[in-house]
Amino acid sequence: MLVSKSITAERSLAASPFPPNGQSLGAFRRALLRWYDHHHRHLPWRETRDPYRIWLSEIMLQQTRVAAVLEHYRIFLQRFPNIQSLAAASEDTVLSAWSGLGYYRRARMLHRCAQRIAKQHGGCFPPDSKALIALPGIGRYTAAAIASIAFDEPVAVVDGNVERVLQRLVGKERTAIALTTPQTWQLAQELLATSRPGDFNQAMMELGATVCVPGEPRCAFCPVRKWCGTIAQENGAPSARGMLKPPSAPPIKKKLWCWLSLRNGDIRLVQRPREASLMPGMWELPQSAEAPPAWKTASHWRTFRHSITITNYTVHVLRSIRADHSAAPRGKWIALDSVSQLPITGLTRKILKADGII
DNA sequence: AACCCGTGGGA
DNA sequence: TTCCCAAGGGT
Repeated sequence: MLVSKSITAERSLAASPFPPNGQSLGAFRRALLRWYDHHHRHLPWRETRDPYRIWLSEIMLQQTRVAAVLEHYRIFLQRFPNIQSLAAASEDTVLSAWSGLGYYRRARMLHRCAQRIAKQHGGCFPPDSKALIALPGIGRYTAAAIASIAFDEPVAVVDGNVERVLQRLVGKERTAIALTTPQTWQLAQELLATSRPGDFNQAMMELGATVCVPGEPRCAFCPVRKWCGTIAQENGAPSARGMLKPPSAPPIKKKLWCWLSLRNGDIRLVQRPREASLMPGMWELPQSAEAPPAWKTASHWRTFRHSITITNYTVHVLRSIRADHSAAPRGKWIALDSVSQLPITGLTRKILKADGII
């Protein structure tokens, strides 16, 4: 989520009534819903009203792109088809299904949430946003999303997409320093089509994801451009429509060497410290920040690029019987059969997949 | 309130 | 290649 800067947002959202010039709010809702009905992407979580599946998609989609979620979503549901199976699973198993998605605390909270629902709610999701927000990993956005999509509760969502769409509709300030203020939520709630709250919320997000995108919006395809304050005031000058962004920190570049050691159907893995802030308790290949002696000739297998938060790694994987593995940190020999049940880091998963091990 | 948490893909 | 991230939540 973007950084909050309430003064700016209050001014920009409160000063201008919507819709402008006495246009019909109902017409705005109809135009957006009609566009959504015809142009929305067909995604697995839009083919169901099952709150379990809606919930899972919302958690996976937090700060994560649709493309990255699709495969994990399918496999996760295969392994944990309902709230009971998820609640009964071990945390390690749940994390193993989450491997590669990042933000692993989401998976731990997802698991805890499932156990809470199984124990305290008879295995059924509480069907309103007030109760949902009390559950682990469910904040205001996610509670409103589940309640509106799965239970038709007329409550609006505000995520990064909605934030941007509202900003442009109101058309006062262009800033990416913005914004989840009470005024934003209030405006979203005023716009909400209470007849179809789930579809309306998804339509706002879909508009932000596919048309009213960051950078250069595709205004020619926008179903609500005649309600848009930005396109009106800018007189169609495309370059001025972009959102300003706060400066980002320059990436840190690091090199890493890790050992792919195989022996009799076992692989050597190391568990990260339980108290680590980054990916605590997860398993990975033995690694070193220092180049082992003569690694190029001895055992170099492949080089990977991998980024974690703001650090870009160049990873040299050593994989050879002749490799000198004595320089590697000690690990534990794990049966290859059981690796799929183990919570492994995204980098380790990527390397093992490249080798066909998993 | 500001900061932290992962990743792969598109421009 | 480099830069931008993407359907937030917890602390």
